[in-house]
Amino acid sequence: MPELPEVETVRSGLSKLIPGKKIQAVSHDWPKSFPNSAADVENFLIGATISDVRRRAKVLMIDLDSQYSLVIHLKMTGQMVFVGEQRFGAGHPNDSLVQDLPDKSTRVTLEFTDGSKLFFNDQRKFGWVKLMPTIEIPNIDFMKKVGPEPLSVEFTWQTLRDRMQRRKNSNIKAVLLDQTVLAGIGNIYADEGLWGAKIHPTTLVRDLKDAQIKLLHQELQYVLALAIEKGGSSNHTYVNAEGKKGSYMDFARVFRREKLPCPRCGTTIEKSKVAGRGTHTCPICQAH
DNA sequence: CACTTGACCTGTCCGC
DNA sequence: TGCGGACAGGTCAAGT
Repeated sequence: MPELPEVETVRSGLSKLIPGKKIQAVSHDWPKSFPNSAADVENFLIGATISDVRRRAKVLMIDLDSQYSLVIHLKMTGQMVFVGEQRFGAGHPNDSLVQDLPDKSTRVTLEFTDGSKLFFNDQRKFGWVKLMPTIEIPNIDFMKKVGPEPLSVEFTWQTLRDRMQRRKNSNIKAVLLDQTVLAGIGNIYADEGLWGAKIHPTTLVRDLKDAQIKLLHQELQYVLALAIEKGGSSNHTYVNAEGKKGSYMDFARVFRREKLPCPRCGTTIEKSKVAGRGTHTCPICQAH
């Protein structure tokens, strides 16, 4: 899925496109993707106007003037794509989208009163769009437990060090992926940040020196900010709110670069499995 | 509690 | 060409 930079790219795109739009109709084809009662939909979604688009960790929130919000998790393959202009068909020079919508991955369609539409697409059906009172969002278990935003001013290297201590017997990669330690890191930016800090993903947290944690903190902020600037990373499933791909993968140093040279030392990058996830490392730069 | 593994889904790729 | 298995940017419920 989209990690923090991808979700932030979607948020910023949507925030320019949908506030002020009034919802006229909604359709959905998979209950787990849209687990909301017909009564709530009728009373708090249909006829409501979008007031704001926010993000916390990897969660998107579309606030409505009904005091309800759509809380959205894209998980592995979710997309939020807005279609507002006349369609010419994917691939047509006048069409910016890379896909025709809706398609077989479309789970939820919101139709606005001006005829524009917002599609929630999700090939693997792990993601969801939940309608709930805006004021209840902070009470969701995930929101109560999730760690600090890594690009916030209060996220210092000491904060990272202290929050990781609870999991000092785990490997650093598993801990970076733990959303209760810090928010928003996933498989791509864990690998990229660890390469930047020259730390092997299987290193136990208890063995990390302060200098390494300080560098890791700096590298995580660097890759996340760079990725946001580049519009996120794209595989075949990720697109932004306008249906366009991000370009961070052009800048990736290790992620999905197995068998290619390390940009720092030229050694062939290896792929292994750490914390149950495909993991990319330079065996020299990130030696134990 | 901390930690690991499997489950949730569909689609694609790779080896036989 | 078909088939089986591994794998894909996440999280949660179980198990030890």
